[in-house]
Amino acid sequence: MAIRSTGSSGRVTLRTIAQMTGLSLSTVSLSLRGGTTLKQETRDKVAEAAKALGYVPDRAGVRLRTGKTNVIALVLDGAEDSIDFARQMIQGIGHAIKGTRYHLTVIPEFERNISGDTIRYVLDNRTADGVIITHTAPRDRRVQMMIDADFPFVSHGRTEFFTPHAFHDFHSEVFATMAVERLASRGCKRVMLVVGDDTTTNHHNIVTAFHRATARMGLEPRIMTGMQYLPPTEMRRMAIELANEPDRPDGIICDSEMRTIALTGGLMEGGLRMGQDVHLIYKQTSGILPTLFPAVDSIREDVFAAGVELTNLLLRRIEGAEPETLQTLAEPQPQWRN
Amino acid sequence: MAIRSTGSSGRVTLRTIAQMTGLSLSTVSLSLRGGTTLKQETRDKVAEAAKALGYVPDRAGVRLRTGKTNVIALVLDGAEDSIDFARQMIQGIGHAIKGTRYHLTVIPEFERNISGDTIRYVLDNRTADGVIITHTAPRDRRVQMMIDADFPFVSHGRTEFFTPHAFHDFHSEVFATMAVERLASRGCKRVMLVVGDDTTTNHHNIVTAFHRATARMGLEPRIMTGMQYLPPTEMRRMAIELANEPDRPDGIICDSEMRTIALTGGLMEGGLRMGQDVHLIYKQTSGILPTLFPAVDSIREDVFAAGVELTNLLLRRIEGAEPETLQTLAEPQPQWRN
DNA sequence: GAATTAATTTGCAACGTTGCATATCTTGTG
DNA sequence: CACAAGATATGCAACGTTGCAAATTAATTC
Repeated sequence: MAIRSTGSSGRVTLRTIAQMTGLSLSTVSLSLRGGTTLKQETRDKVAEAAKALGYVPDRAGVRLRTGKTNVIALVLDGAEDSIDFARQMIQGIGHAIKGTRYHLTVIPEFERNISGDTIRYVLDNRTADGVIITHTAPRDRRVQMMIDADFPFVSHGRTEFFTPHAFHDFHSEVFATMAVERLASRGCKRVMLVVGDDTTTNHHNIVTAFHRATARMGLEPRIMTGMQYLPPTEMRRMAIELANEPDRPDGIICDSEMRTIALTGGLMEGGLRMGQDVHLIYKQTSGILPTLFPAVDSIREDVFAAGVELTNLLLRRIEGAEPETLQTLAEPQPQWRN
Repeated sequence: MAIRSTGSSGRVTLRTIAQMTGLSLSTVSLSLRGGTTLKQETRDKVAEAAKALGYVPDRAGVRLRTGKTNVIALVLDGAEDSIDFARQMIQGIGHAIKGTRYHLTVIPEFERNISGDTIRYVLDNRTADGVIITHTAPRDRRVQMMIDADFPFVSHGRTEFFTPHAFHDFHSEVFATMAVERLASRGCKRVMLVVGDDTTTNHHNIVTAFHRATARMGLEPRIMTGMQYLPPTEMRRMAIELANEPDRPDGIICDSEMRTIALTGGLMEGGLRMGQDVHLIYKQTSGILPTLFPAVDSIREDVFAAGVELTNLLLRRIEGAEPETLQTLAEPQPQWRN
């Protein structure tokens, strides 16, 4: 029982508890981690002391010894497409890790194609126990890297990889189908899909489902795509032109809230009355558009819930669950306004 | 020169470099931290090896030994007032720490009054080297705690404390004054200030400046305040009523983008034409409203820049700079639309 | 009551780093 | 050429934790 000098610094460590209880460091450590070989009496004594002293294991100590960081990292895409996405995602993650040992570190990403470096860094330096990525591409490099390294991660979005991995995704196919059907039921004939970032798996899923649905319903489809870098003002200008086309669409589906706003602004300025001359359905993630235009139909993606789910999946993955058991889809929530 | 077994694991540590160069652990460590007592030749040798091997100091090791976490924490308020606030703030911080050793951890906050616990946790467990807080109150408990603990932090917002502390703030007084003057120049007579969270220092500053400016310009002031918990739909409803009041204001100033949206929606539904029947000026933080209503005046707060500045101040504070030298204001950027 | 066996507890080393006190090597001096 | 004085380099201990081998204590058997 050779316990070193008191240390006497403020911090409560295993040693403090050891001294308090007269037990050895190892015993205290073991006990706190629920060592079943210990006498019940000692376990109680340790637990009690730990509680009384407010002991919290030192992260650096644990991390150094075990390699466990108790950190999950969110790679945050810079895009502004889904308004309020970052905030809700973070709140969701925060909600899910509340009460656990985990902390959240956020790695903001500026350019999309730089992502590889970010992941490489995390992988090389074991700077987190798991990673959450968003805006996943069909053959996402980041996903490939983490699969190869057998590193725990979960993606917001699916991929085309053969090896299964954990993901949670918005069910875009259902979104597109629902939207087309709704427009058809409103009597629309010429429906247009305005869809952004074409590098994303989601993009592909939406387009495919859109084609299928319009064909089935006998509608005339039209697609406006690949405009992830188009500034909103440009988008708005295009919408004004669109409003004046002779054969303009009478139904529009938009998967980005930001673009929906530009679109709406432009169409209205072009003289169209929303919900009369033209019907619009958009993917809603924030409370903004409903506040402004309560009458416009939308289909909601609950980003907060996605954050919670992604985190839960990731934590299970970190604990060793098989990837194929960690794949979920979120059902789109139609918000028909009348 | 007793270097232990190779370890041979993948990770590059000081020991790897020591073995490579034939120097001792201490020498390598010292050299990497710029020990001037070392021969130039050795320093070069070490630097070279470190670079070749891609050495990155182990965070856990450093943290355990020195107590330095190389982490800054952002306490993220749950409010949705300023649209896109979280994302831009995080991007700003990310931009500022790029190239440094620092990581960003985000601590989402759900209830405002719980904040104390969050800070207490960080303080007790030394879980970051410094903290950024937002939505600061005049006698903010969190600020008090960190001042008392002499812990590095910076607040987005000022306080009334006597002891100086680092802050960066939007110059709300100028905002209010500018806005009032602009409305006056547009011929407005009855101006109303719609302002949210009354727990905030900002709130106080705006209200004071508003009163002063309206008095000076001979305008009839009116204030709608303390509506931080009013849901947007309610706000919208109030705006409709407002539009129908006989003595309704002909100029409105709003400090929250979210409320501006509710307000605009309601006023328009109430039959008013923006920019004609009523003039509006709002504090703009996102690209949303300009996209939708390019003709509405606003005054911009650059949240990204705020994130950068807050971080720079914090890093200087962590390095020991005096708080009184770390206090800056951001000038409001008027965006007059015609 | 001695010898086993089972039940508890503990010492030691290690994770990667740094700071200090000491050791080793060069020079220059008398 | 012995020796002090600088110039360089190193060993050691410690930060807080955990896992394992080994030690101690208690219970059982004959």
